[in-house]
Amino acid sequence: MTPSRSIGVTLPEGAAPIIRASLAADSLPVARWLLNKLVVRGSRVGRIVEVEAYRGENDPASHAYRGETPRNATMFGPPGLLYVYFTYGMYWCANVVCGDEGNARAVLLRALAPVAGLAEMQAARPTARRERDLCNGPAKLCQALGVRGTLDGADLVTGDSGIALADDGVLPPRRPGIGPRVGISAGVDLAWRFWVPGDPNVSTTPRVR
DNA sequence: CTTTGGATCGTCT
DNA sequence: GACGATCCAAAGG
Repeated sequence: MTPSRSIGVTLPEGAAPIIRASLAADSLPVARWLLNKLVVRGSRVGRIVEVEAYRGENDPASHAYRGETPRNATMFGPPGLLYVYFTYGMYWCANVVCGDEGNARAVLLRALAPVAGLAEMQAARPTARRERDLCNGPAKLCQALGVRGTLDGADLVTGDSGIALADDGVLPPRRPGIGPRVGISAGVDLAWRFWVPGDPNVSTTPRVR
């Protein structure tokens, strides 16, 4: 066995770091590729089961549509960064920046399947009654993992800020669920939301059959 | 199960 | 001054 190179978080048994080149592609293929990858945050681990692609300045639903601002600056950075934004006056949401630097492509993490650190997740989300309520929404998973604005710009490849992506060999679904993105008012005709079919942690809002 | 409305504040018009 | 890449509790079926 070749030991994996060490990164800034302790990876679960059998999981390896990801390489940055995996994220240096458009947000549509990267979104599908991210399904079933792991998010590692201290002892808390979740498997990505639902995502949405955003396509920078070409995408009317993207925060980057009207160009770079202090808020969205991380989206314009290199692939592998975490873009964290504050919304509705009280919630944080997290994206994986992908594509080439300056393109502002990103993939919104919409739901995780809890894998480890469930007690910590529950403590961070007292209102969750069932296990599938811990991470079945973009702001819920940030609460469960303790992701806040201080992690905006964190490098998910090196894990230097205490959060990283990892791959334990579970492949993305051959045929993901595909449907329109949630909670947007422009670009609603585009089917840029992807999920792991049948996973109980997929967010329940607008489901396409 | 579904629908509805309130909470709450940074960002950009 | 309006509007969110949301969540939750409450009320109705």
